[in-house]
Amino acid sequence: MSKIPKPPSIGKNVKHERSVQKLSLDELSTASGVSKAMLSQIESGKVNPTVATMWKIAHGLSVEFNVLMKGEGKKIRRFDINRKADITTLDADAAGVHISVLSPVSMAEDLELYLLTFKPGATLNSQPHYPGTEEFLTVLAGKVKVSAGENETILNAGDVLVYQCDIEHHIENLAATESRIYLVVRF
Amino acid sequence: MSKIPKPPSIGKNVKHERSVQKLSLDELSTASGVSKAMLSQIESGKVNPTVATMWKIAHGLSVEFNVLMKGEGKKIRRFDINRKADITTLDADAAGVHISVLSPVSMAEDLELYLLTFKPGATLNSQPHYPGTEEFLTVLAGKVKVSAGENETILNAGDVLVYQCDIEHHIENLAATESRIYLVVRF
DNA sequence: GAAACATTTTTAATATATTGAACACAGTTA
DNA sequence: TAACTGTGTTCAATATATTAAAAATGTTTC
Repeated sequence: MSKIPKPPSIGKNVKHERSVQKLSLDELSTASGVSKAMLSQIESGKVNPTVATMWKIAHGLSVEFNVLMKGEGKKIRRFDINRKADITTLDADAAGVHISVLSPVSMAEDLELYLLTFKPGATLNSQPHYPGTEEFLTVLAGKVKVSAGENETILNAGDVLVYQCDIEHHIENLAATESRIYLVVRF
Repeated sequence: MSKIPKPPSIGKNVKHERSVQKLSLDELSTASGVSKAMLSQIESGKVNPTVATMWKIAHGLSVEFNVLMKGEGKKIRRFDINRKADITTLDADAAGVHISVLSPVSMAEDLELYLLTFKPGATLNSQPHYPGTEEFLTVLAGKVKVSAGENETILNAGDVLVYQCDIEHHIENLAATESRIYLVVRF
């Protein structure tokens, strides 16, 4: 009924990571707590390892679990141009805030790019995003006050702020001129 | 030697996803190809499932594999400020290109942010990055020519380009003035 | 109430993931 | 040559993940 989705070859990934870090099977075995016999069989693709063991291996390699689960990946080499005229823009409910959604629709699902323009005194109130979401905020011009939960700070042009935004957060323009912000949201 | 990293409770995640989609064990069993007995034991945390079975379950639930691997997650809510004065800057070998590394060191490993400034006529040649790497390029000001492999395009202020950079790529400033580029690199 | 059904849990048997030890294969060193 | 490393691979034994079928637990219907 359903076509086979995609079987990942975790063995290749483990072997690659291990060779990059120049570790022997013995070393990785002691570092991860998985027998070197297992490691050998996993790398040669003779077994379907348990998530628990893969977890231990990922820890032993000190890499994210997902790294070892990489599928074949996209073959096509993308080169997508998104012209200024085609970029969707919108004005926040609170007047004085202009938002450009830079991310093309075809883009990766877990990353979004925005360019924000604040008129003097303008404020943007954002509802909590999905849990685990992080925002990377760069002030290109002006001066703004950012608050998320109990945290709050004032940023000038050139400053960068990283914060989790799975909580209500606010951005307020303190400059007498327009403030511009580059915003990267990762889910 | 090494402190326990974090054991994820995948059972909870599977049960949650299944209840959200209002599926019975039988339905998910036929949809995923995993016996309902397995599903029951996985949800009650009595077994350490194989990655292969978890993969099938993820497909049956039509969710990303990672979704079912959600650990307890980071408790601490980050709010890291990186002041302009603290941001590391460097000049490329080719004169006329100034690079600001916006990403704080404490930042996620799979994401990097750069702010590039090109003097008139300046060019930046980049060696291939790690396979699968993608760059999200936003032209803040000026006019540049970007080429990656056989692809090439000219971008003006406000344009956005998404391309894979696991290949040699070049950025050249065509404007008579300085060009500024915001660059997001994801691994 | 019980009969009929849907859903989840447990049971017993099988398949296989995991392990420690033995093995094979290099590259030193003497 | 042999002895001694370090490397990765197979071997038999054990632990356990996985399954089909049965038992248990609701949930509806008459």
